[in-house]
Amino acid sequence: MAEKKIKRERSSGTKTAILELLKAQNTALAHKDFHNHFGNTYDRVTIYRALDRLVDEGKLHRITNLDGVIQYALCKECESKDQSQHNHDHVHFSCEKCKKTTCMDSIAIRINLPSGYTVREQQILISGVCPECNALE
Amino acid sequence: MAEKKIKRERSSGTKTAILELLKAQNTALAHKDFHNHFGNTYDRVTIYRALDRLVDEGKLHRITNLDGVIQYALCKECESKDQSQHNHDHVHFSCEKCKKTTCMDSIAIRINLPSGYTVREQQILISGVCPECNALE
DNA sequence: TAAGCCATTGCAACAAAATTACAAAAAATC
DNA sequence: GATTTTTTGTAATTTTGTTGCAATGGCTTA
Repeated sequence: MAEKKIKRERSSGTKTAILELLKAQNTALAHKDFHNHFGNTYDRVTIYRALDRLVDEGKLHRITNLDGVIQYALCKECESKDQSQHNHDHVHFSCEKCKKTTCMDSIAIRINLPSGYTVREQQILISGVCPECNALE
Repeated sequence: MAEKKIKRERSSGTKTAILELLKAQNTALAHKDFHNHFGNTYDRVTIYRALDRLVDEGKLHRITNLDGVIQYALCKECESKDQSQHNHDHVHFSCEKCKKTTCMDSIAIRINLPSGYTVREQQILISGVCPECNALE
């Protein structure tokens, strides 16, 4: 049985930089994006690790894009202290043109599976063209 | 506008081997799985390319797992000649324990987005524990 | 059936993305 | 301020995916 290692949460430059960048943009970002932004300030490996920790701490959630690139988005509903409330049933949208991935918090769906299945996590990703890019045509 | 290159479809050892392995197992498989199975018979690169072609030909579809690993599954409803019928609205399930990813063809959902959005592709992935693994407890 | 076209394959080289180990620096606690 | 534990940087390594090129082989057509 894999025991979850309890780590004390600690502030760090990398983590705050990541969170602030995500608050400034309002799209999900990939490791590469963070690396481009402050690759001179923080090491690649450091960014990987900080992202992992932020996910563990429940501050970020992962979105896996269709091409397999993992992006990180702020948890909003997740601010709630109650971890049992913590879920990511909302839909994610990924625009083919501007490449931005966003959380559609207003659209949350819970899919029911036949009995026998235990559901732990669900991810709905829709790709297409976002309203902004559609308007540019 | 990027014109789709028309390639004539042709039979090949790699492609038939891939399709047969997928029919034998009934789970989706990743490049690594194929490589493990017949890595001595077919080159790594050849497998990559054969998988791409099978997707182009509409015989396989891609499933992106939560960890970013892309898996390939047989298209069933897709046997239909009518390409406009070709869709992958069904739900995918990925088991945390046995690591198998399966298509749940019986559960198909079409999510509607607010006007302004163009939907091109949708992927629903649920991870948890499958009935077989749950029964083993 | 032979000729020719073009998809497929293997190999080698390359590029990109992710992981690990270890030692040094920084935060939090006492 | 000293101790503890997390965080960080560096370097090395592994894994994953891509590209170019020459050779092979499936398919069509003459």
